[in-house]
Amino acid sequence: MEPDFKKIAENWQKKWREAGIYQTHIDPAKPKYYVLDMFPYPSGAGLHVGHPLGYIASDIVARFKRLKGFNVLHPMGFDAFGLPAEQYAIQTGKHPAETTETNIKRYKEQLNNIGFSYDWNREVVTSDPSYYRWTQWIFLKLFNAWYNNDTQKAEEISTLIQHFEYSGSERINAAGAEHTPFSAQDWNRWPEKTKRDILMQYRLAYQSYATVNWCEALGTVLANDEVKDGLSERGGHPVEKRSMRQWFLRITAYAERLLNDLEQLEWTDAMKDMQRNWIGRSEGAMLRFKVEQTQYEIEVFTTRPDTIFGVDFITLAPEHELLDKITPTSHLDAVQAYTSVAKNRSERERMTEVKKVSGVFTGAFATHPFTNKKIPIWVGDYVLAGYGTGAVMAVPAGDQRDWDFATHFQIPITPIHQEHDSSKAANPAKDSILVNSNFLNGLQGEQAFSAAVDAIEKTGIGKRKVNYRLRDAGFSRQRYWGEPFPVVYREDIAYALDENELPLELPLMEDFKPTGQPEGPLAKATQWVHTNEGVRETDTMPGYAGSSWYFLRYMDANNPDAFVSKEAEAYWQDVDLYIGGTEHAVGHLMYARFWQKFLFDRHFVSKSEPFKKLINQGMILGRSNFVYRAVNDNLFVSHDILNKHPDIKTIPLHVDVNIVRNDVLDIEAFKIANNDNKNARFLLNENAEYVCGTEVEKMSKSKFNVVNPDDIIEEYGADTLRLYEMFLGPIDQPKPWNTNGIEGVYRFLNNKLWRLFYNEKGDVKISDEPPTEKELRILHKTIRKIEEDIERFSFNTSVSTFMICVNDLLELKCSKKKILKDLLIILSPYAPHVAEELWLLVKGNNDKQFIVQETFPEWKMEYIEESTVMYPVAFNGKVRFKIEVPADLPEADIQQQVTAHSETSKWLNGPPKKIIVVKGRMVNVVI
RNA sequence: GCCCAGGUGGUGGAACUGGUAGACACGCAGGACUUAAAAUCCUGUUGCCAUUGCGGCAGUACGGGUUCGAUUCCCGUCUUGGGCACCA
Repeated sequence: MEPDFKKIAENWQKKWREAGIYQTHIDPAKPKYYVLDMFPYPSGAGLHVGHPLGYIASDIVARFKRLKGFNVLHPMGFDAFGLPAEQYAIQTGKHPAETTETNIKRYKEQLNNIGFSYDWNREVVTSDPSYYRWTQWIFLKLFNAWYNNDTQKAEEISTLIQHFEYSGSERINAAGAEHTPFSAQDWNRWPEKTKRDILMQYRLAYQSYATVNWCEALGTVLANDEVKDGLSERGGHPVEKRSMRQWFLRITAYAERLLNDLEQLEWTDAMKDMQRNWIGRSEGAMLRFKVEQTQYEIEVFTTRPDTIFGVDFITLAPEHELLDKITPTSHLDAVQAYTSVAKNRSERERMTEVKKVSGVFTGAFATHPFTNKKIPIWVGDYVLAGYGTGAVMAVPAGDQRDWDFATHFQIPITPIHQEHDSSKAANPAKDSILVNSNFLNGLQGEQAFSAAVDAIEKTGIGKRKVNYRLRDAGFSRQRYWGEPFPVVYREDIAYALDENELPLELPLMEDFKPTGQPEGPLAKATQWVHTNEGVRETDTMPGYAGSSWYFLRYMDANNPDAFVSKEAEAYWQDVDLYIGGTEHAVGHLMYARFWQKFLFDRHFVSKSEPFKKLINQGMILGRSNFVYRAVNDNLFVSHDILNKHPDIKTIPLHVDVNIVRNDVLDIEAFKIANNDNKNARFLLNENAEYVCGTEVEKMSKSKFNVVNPDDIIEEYGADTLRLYEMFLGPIDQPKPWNTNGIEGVYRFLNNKLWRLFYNEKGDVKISDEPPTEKELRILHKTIRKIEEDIERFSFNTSVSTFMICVNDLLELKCSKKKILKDLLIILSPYAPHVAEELWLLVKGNNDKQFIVQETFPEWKMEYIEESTVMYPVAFNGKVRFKIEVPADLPEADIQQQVTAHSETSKWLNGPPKKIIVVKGRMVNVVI
């Protein structure tokens, strides 16, 4: 009798839903555990078989922790704002609100088919006004905050205003601002506009002019990570640089804390490294070079102040603001010709021409601060405007890029390292002994570095400085489908809306296509834009706005009075386990940490890090199948006999993996699939089969290798899918999806496990007999192994363990209730539907209604321990035979037994040098 | 170029702190049941040599090293995947 997994799953999913058993409430009597998945972006394509991998793993942990007595928060929601939805909407002509709703419905259905234990009462959708109201609220908090470097904390903007009113800008150590100092009198006298402009330089959400990635075709500005090789990631349209007024978030204020706090996180080193590289902290010095015959000074950042005496020239970025001011008229034409070309070069060109040296002499000279030597000032595009000060002190003897530049333009190089030939290449090693370096002569490494910085600080030409690669986060998008900014302009000054005016709802627009102008589609909603209060902001927030705090909203998803209640936040605190892909390593995960830290500073949350433990599921790749069609003929040759027909020239073509089984083509299905194939002829192998070729590629429609979880569930059931996805291999490794192996898992459930409960006739065969020692040992070893495996997220080995356990019990013909009950409980996180169904057969009166409400059984050492141990006996590391001895036999006795063993003499010429006994493991005889 | 993670049978993978390499599956081969097929069950399945049995040798990308013992630790090389890349 075969179980109907589909019916079983539907039945239990319905019962769970009706009983509401996955609804979570605050329970101070229980320890909390928060398991979170990176919520999906509901695209029109639906889920493929790769998406649920992480969800299944997290669901297993959630169910396991519940059985272990934890109060588990395991929610799900949707990241519904963003460009793809808008693009999709434009393509289909449907409103994004509508397509988003449809897609979410589809996603929820697919997710529910797999039997996840989500508390859907806590669902969040980032595009829902009841949610983004609080995204806007956090924005207002950021807008009305500044970062105090002295206290290393964000503070309410009012404390800054107060300070200005009493002391002016004196003694303010804040992130960001660059303005001339002013007094309290100045401040109090200034008009509103001036004050607001000054404050804007301090706010954590602020406006500034900056070059952005403007994409003409999409009619919008793109984030750096949305641009690949100078083209838009989506659509591959050209991207150019443009200066626009933008909203920014001052994430750089948190650079040091974002870096340091990585240490306390249980993330993979790869993940932490990516974040470290992104933050890009470097220690060095900021110093100023006087420009001859002008009042200007050029500021440079260097990580190698020790090479200061090797400065042979200075290079400015083409965008450097002093360029026009310091260039003498004699050189102006040449410089301007160069900068206009360099600036207009696209990002793509700059990338591909990395090796090409270009630049021009400005005709100006700077003065070396220590030697008063004349230093020529050049402009070159190897210097980036966005990093440091956009100017470098070029030391060709120590830096390869400077060396390349110097060599190309035949600028003389000052050698500064002992025993190093500067005419061949630069020497970037820090531990070289310095020469030609005045007071640094003979020094090296750290010593030289500090001596140089000390001298720089003493002479007042510069100071020690830590620099970061991290940029402030662009927060403006010229798009329709995003959160509107709760901001109005009066006389071009940005004013925040009052908190009680939130949410500021996105107006319903028929025409939300990009305007093709730098302003967003919202500009077309003229009634909405022009209000009595002022003119609304027409930019919207980027996709990561909503995802930067959604994990907090789950704690108290339906609260109309706060983004999360104090009580809920105090109980759930942070995410214990977060599972998601590495693609969010430096985007989402960085922003979310930043927001959490800000909210922490302002005492809205109690933890400064949101995600304690992070697991990255590896990407599931597609396994494509190919058929080989003869050129100019409708003849297809089986892959395994291709080499027997060298005369037939064939081309490989992708074939839908859903009509291929174990790499054998379903010929009938192939003929129906496509009109061209109707009259196809085949050259089959000796088994009269058509064998397909294979290749591992990304899963995509165009490669016909997409497998839909719904199809797997239809054929094998939800539990088979869950088990098989886990069985595929370690959760964190990328791997190809290959449906070939699924039969084994399916057989395990519908045949082997089932046979423990039912005989061939379909009658229940469970007995009440007491279990034997052997049976208890099998059970308890399994319990221990499953528990260990889940704790270390080794789900694939768990599945094997279940198989071994069931195989062993079948061998013993054990269908004893005492054993089966515990087996079902520990299996239930992996295969919840089947476990519930079989639970009905063994459930007693005192047991819980649902198996998922039961308690995880405790394994007992007394059942696992064996009275005897089988020792493999090795000679010089090669195992030759085995002996069985009592478990508590002393080492000396084991050695004695080995020596006395009849086999031993076979491998020995004389007495052994040594006999090593590894207790409980093995014996090694050293000859 | 730099940083990180990998490389184990025909395939996915196991071996947790150095202790029986290849668990568990897939596939394949042979057998049982069947008129036949499917399903199911049983046996075998790293390679080479020996097969009358006992078996023997090699083997975890490659070359070295440490150790009684190395897939595991160290050094070098090759290679796959991911990230970063004129970051001063």
